[in-house]
Amino acid sequence: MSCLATLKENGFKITPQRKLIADFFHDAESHLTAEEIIAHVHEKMPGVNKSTIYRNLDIFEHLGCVLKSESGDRVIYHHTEEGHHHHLVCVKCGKSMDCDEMLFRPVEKTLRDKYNFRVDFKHQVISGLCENCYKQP
Amino acid sequence: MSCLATLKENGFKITPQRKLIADFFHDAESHLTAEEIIAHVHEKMPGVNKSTIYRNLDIFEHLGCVLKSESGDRVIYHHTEEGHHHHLVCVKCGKSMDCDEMLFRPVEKTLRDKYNFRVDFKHQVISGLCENCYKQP
DNA sequence: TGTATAATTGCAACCGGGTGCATTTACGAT
DNA sequence: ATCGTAAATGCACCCGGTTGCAATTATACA
Repeated sequence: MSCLATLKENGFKITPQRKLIADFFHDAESHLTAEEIIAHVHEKMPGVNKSTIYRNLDIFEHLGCVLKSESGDRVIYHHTEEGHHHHLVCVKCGKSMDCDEMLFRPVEKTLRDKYNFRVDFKHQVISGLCENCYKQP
Repeated sequence: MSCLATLKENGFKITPQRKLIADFFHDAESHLTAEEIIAHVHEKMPGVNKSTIYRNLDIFEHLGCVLKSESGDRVIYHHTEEGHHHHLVCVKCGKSMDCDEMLFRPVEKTLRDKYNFRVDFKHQVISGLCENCYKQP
């Protein structure tokens, strides 16, 4: 369902700023960084305040339209229609690829069984080395 | 080996600010947050600038005396002599416990085999629910 | 012990992200 | 079409962490 429809359903108003953000997520093939979103909005509508953008990203997140993942200094936003998965980001070349959401199931099980600790790993951003960068020292 | 000795060996100067930080790590039983370190230094020597502290934490990290782990907004510093392990932090009560460093081995193997992606999970800070908080809704 | 000098500190400013509050705006009722 | 009002925006400022630069200080050497 469209992000804008979800906003309306939940009693939020449709503003031009929100339209810009929602459209950008619908057009995006993959995840977006806060920087990219702010740049896009400013391009189409200069003068929009960053706090407006961050507040609306939070709203979209709470409505379940968008997912926010963070790892260290990386923050990534996702349109939820993309499905669930983790992100492998190469620390050398910056290339990013998606990976199966089941990846951490064995770890979750170990933590539950051995440590009585419950974790649900979702949209993890994992930093490492891709094949090319690993080969080339 | 002492952090101060390591500093000296690598051509760094021994300053009172560095002594305070190093001593605090030696006395600490477990990991420390930036907040705790800054508070301790200010208590013993008011007026020390935060940038001095952050810069020195970076130096200790690069010299291998201290390890920095982050996950989202949590940042944790460790004296390396403590040994290696991950941290389970309860999002409800804030309680923190250590867990075995082998935890992510199966994930590392999967990433290497299926995705040709190399990761070395070290000192991860894992947010979840401890037993008590899980039982009490 | 005194001095030269490179490293270190403190400062002030910056960065991404977040918040309280006054002004503006979307939109349901009329 | 107008209006009233609650919600959204822009603004100004806060926060933890980082950086460039001028002033200070630890240390090697005389």
